[in-house]
Amino acid sequence: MLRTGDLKLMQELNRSIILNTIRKKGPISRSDIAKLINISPTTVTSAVNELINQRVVYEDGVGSSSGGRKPVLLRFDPNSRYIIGVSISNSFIKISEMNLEGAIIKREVHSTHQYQGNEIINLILTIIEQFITSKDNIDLCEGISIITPGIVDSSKGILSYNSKLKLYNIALKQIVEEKFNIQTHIDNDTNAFVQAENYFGSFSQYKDLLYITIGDGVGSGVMINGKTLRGYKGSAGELGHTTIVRGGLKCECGNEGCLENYVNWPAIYSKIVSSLLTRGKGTFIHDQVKGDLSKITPALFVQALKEGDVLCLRIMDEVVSHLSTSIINTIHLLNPEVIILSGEIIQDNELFLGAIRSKVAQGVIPILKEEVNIQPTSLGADFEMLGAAAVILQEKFQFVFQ
Amino acid sequence: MLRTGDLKLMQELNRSIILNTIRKKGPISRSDIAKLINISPTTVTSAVNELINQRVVYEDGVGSSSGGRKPVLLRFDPNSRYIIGVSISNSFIKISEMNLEGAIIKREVHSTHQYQGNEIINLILTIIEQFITSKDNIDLCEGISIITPGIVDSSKGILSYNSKLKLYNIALKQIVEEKFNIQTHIDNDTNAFVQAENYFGSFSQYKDLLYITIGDGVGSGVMINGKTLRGYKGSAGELGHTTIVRGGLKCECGNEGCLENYVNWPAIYSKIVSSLLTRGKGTFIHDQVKGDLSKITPALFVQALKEGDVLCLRIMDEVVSHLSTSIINTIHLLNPEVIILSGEIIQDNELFLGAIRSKVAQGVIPILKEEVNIQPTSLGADFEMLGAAAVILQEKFQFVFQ
DNA sequence: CATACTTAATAAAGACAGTGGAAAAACTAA
DNA sequence: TTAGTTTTTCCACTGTCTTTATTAAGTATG
Repeated sequence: MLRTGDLKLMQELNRSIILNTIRKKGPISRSDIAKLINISPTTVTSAVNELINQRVVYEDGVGSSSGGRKPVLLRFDPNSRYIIGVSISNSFIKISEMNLEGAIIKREVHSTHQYQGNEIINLILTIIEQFITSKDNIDLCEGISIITPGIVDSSKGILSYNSKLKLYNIALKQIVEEKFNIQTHIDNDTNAFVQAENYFGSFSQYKDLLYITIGDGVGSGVMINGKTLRGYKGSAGELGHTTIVRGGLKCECGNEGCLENYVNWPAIYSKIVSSLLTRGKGTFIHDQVKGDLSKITPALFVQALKEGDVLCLRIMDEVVSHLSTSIINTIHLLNPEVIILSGEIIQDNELFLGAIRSKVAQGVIPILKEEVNIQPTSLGADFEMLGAAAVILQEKFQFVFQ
Repeated sequence: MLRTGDLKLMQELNRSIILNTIRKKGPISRSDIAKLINISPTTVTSAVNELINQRVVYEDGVGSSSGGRKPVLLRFDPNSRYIIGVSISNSFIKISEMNLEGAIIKREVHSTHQYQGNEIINLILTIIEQFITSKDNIDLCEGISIITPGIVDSSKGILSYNSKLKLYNIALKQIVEEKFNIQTHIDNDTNAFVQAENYFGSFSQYKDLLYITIGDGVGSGVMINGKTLRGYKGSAGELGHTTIVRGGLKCECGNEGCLENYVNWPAIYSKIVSSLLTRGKGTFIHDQVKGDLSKITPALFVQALKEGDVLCLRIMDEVVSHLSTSIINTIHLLNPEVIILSGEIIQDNELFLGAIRSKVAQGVIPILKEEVNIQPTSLGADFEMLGAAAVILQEKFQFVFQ
């Protein structure tokens, strides 16, 4: 139900704004906060006192004077509390303790042992239990954040659908919360990644983002007006299952000509293999592989492109052509401020980015041409953990009314 | 900039909630409002006093007693103020005075005289001037709302792009506000229609809507989380210019295989014509047209479908096939709660709706099949004016913090 | 180095919106 | 007529923000 206004709401709102100001603009003085957000210095003082009491903010020296008393500088303390992030993928369960800036304090990686269904759930619970039993400061845990591929209804905390792990309609949030008595959040992985790009990455100035990751499939996350788009039942963002070829390949999702069937590593891999078999003698990739197909990796593909391997360049053009169709469609439908690409074949691959940029620019409505902004991911190797952290921190630090 | 919390914000918020409660739930007593929104009766009394002072709410008799004092019933007064709506299309400029429920009090329709560019702007200004000069209660005007096809940056009040009328980067909001000194809002027409479906129509319980209108082109509007999606520069919602046929027809937008080229009335019309020329003897539509091509109208097309005309049925199937590709893509990307179709060929056309529903159900990810909800527009003939009203009323009655 | 001027932070007083309890108003039921 | 109920309002109170000092801690300058 709608929240009505009372003094408590007022205070919560102001404290949240002040804390976020310190977090984003710190080190900053009380006086500067007051000027910046246009609030009385008195209010800042009392709010900061409370935040210091909660150990989430601390005083850190003084700034330089501009003709009067030196300002006391305030900083956000990212180590005042911690988060537990859990990333479930098809082969691994990663778990880590992070501070409030997403810095990893402790981490573990476990195999899924190809478990499925209930076994996976039990495995997750065991892993979490072992991870936290040693901790004596469990009261400082801000929450557990679990991310997974598939369809997740994050508001209800239900993992609705993950076909690879055979998980259907699991009330995972409830299960974890009841077992460990720690606030838990569950979300789709790509939704988490787009949040992380916005929260931790170099895209914090944008509010409308499209994130596309290319791996075994094509995943995507959409942020609109600063909020991750979840759709009616939490299944928004399935760009990989939008049709780009009418009457095209039948997809296991039931649809036809889905982007995912044309743009993913297995598709690229098999194109390379079949090209190598039919021709390609003398090309860079042919010389590198020397008949050992296991040497064909995304990294080698990227390297081949850099070496000007015509065979791989041709394959890249096909991929670019398909992907750009989807990107253009999404621009026309949503017009995001930035489109972020990730995945091994995009990693360190300016050639691919340049090709996508020019292909998209060709097809987009002319008035939008100047605005198209396609960038590689700004998250590093720990993007999964950053994703988990981002969804929980976003929730903690973003004051919401409804 | 972010708004901080003070007593004024608190009061504004509560008054807005109370007014909306009366508007939506009225007639309702002060006491029931207090219970419904969980606020103290005292606060309701003082807020209602102010709203009655502003004439936006009035007392309307008493309700029945449930064992004590009879409640005084409060109603929203839709006639306390009025709105001026202006709809600009390729051939007509419609202007009307509406009350706060979108009921039309006075209306005019003007031809655009095929004017373009500056001439159109001057014509609009003249039409508005003549429409309001006679009014002596201009202080009761809540605002002017202008809607138009094309790309509109509604936050800046700029009409960025309307190729048919040759309007580019017109600061229309500013122009109108400076001339008439009345708060003015400008928005894209389909964005306004989706708002109207949500505000006036039968889709008020939904917060994620996709609106598609089929006419000379394909227009669309997207509402996410109760807010119209405008995109970075106000050009979101161009579903008509998303590719559904790779390597398909070159579109004037620069893209290829755009939905709009396969699904619109001119395309259907020319298919009917060419079918009639090659075959079709003895079919319903052939007998009705009798060689007079001007008799081929959307209404006749719909009638022919009802009569089981095989020629038209085949054309419908093609249209349905193309349209459903786009709808499936949008469901997978955005997963709206409801998809609303409008346009003459959808009007009173259950056959078409049924065909779309079953085609979409076939292609959509199985887990979403049950959730797909495709409905015809709930707005009547005055949808343009309702659209104009909706955008301005939404702004007035929806309390926003940022 | 004393004095005047700045700037930062805090304290005290004041303003004001919402709350809770009491009272008034208006009704029902017996 | 009386007791009980429901609606509405009045009034004192609470609590948060703001304004207006006040204190603290600096700089600039003759």
